[in-house]
Amino acid sequence: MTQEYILHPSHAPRELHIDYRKELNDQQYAAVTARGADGSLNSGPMLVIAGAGSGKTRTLTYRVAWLVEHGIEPSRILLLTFTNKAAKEMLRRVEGLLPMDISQIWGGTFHHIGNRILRRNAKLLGYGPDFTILDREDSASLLNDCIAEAKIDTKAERFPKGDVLAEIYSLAVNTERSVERVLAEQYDYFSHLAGPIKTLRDVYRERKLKANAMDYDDLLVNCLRLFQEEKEVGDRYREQFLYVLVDEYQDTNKIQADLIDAIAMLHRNLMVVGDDAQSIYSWRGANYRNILNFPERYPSATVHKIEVNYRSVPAILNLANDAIKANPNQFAKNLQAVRKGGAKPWLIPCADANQQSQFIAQRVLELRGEGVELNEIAVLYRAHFHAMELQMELTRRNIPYVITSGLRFFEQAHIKDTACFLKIALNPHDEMSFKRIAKLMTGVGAATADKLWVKIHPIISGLTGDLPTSHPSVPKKSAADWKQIAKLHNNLRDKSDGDKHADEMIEIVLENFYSGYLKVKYDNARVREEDINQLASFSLQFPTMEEFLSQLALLTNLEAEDATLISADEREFIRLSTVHQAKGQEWKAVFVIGLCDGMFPLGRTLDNMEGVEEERRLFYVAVTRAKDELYMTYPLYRQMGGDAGGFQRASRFVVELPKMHYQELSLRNNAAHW
DNA sequence: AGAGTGGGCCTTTTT
DNA sequence: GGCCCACTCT
Repeated sequence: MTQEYILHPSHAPRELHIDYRKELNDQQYAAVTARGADGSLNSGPMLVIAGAGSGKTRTLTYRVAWLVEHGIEPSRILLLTFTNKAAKEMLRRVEGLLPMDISQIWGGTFHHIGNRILRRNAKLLGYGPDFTILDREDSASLLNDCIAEAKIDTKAERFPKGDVLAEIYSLAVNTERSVERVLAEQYDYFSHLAGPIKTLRDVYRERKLKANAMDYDDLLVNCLRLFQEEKEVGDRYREQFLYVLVDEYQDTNKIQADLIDAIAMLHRNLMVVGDDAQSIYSWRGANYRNILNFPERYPSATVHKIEVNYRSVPAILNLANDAIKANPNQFAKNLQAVRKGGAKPWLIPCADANQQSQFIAQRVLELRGEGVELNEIAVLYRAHFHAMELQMELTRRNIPYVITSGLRFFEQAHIKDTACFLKIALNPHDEMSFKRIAKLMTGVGAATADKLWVKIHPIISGLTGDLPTSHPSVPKKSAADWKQIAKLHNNLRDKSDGDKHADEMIEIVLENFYSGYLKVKYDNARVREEDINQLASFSLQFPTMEEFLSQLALLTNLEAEDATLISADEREFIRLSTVHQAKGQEWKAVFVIGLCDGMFPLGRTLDNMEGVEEERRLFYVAVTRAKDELYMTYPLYRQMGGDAGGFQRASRFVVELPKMHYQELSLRNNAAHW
């Protein structure tokens, strides 16, 4: 491999701003300051196995700072993270460490980086630079259109719906398997439909291209295509990214791993950081073998282990260490606690979900009394509906809580409606947005929306892009709505006063149509209008329309929440969250609830060993979120239809724990206290 | 062709 | 509780 690109002559030693030796432990220091065998900054491939609470973020942050301090241009560093929040947080911390400007560092999720690269090069793939991003709902509904168009008789034989198809295609993309294989391995009951399912995929692809739209997976696929097929562009980025750092590597899937390899293959300064014990996204195609086999894929890789835990008291950490032991495939590690003291975790069998809820509510109040802030308390569970009873109990007792919910802020109907007005103004080929808006008109459903698109599309993709205020294809009943919408659309596109900013456009949408629509349609119109105003102010932070709209599609709920909700109300609250969404976070007191077989591990994950192992990793993630106190609870009885109801057994993950790790609390005997 | 209503179904995790 | 579907009315 030629190294003639490498531009960092060894500088004469100079004053560093950070005392790395002092601020890092030995293991972190070794990873942060790693150099190549020749002593140069070309460290080559590195695998950093960082256990829970071991300062993984700190290590990455300092590594970036170290590189910059040693003369690496920020623009030549690529930092890939699982969420944008993580990227932002790390860059913010680097900024705090160094006096220089590091805004040129490329940081974000795979989808974001893909998006960023594609915006500049989409033309090579037949897309315009202002392509629309389809979220999962958009993809599913476009697929439903394709099914309808293909005239598949969905009644004669049960044919998968758009959302299921989207899932199948997505798995195929993310794991780089053929549709047939995905069907055979995960959807065998649809195997006989492989033919039409594959045909539909082609139709779907064409429709996306025509609409100048990419779904989530396209952001990865097309980016990879760019690197593999467009040598010139690929080489430019390969050349640019002298250092590639990847966070949460255990959760990457095949296509992401390939993308990383494709980007880093020139300079090979690839540092991947992760913890195989915390790989919990296999259902999304993640493959923890990416991290396990990294040393084989990169034989020259150096391996660093970071095993000092700063987060949890020893009793919690010991429990966690033993909890994960039953998994056969993992890097051996032994996390060591820095902290001292602390209480043993509790195991609390409860009569049923109501008693479980009462216990938690009660204990939360006591913790509050002991001076633990509500913000330092979290309740974690396997699936959202496990927390239903708890939500009711907390509400009854006026204990404030927030849920990192399944529904994202940006997925709510009124937010998406508003965004569609902006999208169609920007991308006149955006069929999905047009139809969504059309269906807002009274008297227009799917059929009429289809018809309108056929008639109207040539007009808006024409020279001016303006809409006539009346049109023969518009039903009489909808004429008034149409007039408003047409004027509104033309107004949004009007550039006589210069380009409009997103917030300005949102205001126009509200004032000229949508506010009125909300009032008629929803009983909580005011709340929704307020949401849309929030959206407008949120848009202010983005310099361009494309960036704002991309963010809407790509932000996770956690990030959305930070951006919009927290500022609204600074109150204290406990956090209710799935284990998945709790990843990377920590609280003083953590309750893990619903720990019976069938809930956690969740029933249908148990058909195979891999499934059980992933559930165990999930349990490991859950317990390692706790700093000081850990409560594990489960109901002995569940009232439910079907075979999941009735008397419950404690989770196998609890049963397999040596008893020395916890103290069992019987609620009956302690009723007076708890 | 659309909108509104009632009954039966099912509840994982998400960029 | 929420979603989907079938049914009925306009």
